[in-house]
Amino acid sequence: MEWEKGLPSDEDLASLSYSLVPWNLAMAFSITPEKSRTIQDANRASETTFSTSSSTNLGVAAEEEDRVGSSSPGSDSKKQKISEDAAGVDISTAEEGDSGTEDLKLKRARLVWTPQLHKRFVDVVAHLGIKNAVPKTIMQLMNVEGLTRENVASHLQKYRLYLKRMQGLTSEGPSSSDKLFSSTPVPPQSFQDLGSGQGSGSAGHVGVPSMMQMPVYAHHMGMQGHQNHHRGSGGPANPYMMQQNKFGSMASYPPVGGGSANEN
DNA sequence: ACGCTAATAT
DNA sequence: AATATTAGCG
Repeated sequence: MEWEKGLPSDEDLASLSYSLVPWNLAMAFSITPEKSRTIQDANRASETTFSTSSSTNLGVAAEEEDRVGSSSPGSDSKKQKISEDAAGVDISTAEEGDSGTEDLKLKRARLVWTPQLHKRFVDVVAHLGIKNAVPKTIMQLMNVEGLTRENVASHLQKYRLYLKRMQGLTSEGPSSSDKLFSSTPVPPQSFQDLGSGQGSGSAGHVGVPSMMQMPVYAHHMGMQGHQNHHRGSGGPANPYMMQQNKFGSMASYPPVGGGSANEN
């Protein structure tokens, strides 16, 4: 449709995955290829189209209460034409209460797993192999600012369930749900060691079920997301930088060093 | 402290 | 429906 053209092509996004330098190795040489990407890298892929919840909004959804009288109709103010905004991003840590935008420590807004973010996740998981793909490590390697171990753990849990549920139905199309997941190629080794209790008969081995690649992008047509206000005072809890990752042939991307998006 | 699963909460 | 949080265990 319309919005699709604003998005990076599949290949564009795909390029990121391959050719990772053995992380520990990279570390040994103290190469610091990239700064942590903000959750935004992902989101702002499409802007030429909508400004509603997804475009301008970075990956995070803030809880908002727009109780402004009852003038809901005005929703047409902006249409297309939105193109800047780039820098105005903010992860809008849920405000409320007092000091609002305090740094770390306040509850972060719910993380939104955009296709890009998810892809990064999958890439990392794939490169780690089933053994090392644990929340902490994944989180570190993804190097996404503000991403917490819990975020990853939660997503990982779902992801695993998804993979598990996929097996045995080698020829089934993904249910309309699982959009996010079904949109990503299955890392060859992701499973193989999963619970497997399910198999009726053929529990022997796993043959990567090649699932279809639906165009899938999570759009909620519902008008739900709202725009962000900005707190005039202090900036949100994290430094933002957004950048469209344009690595045509980068050789590695591990975080390492300066980054420090999250700590404990 | 971490990780995992299942259940439950928001 | 998507995420987060918690419980209970290894």
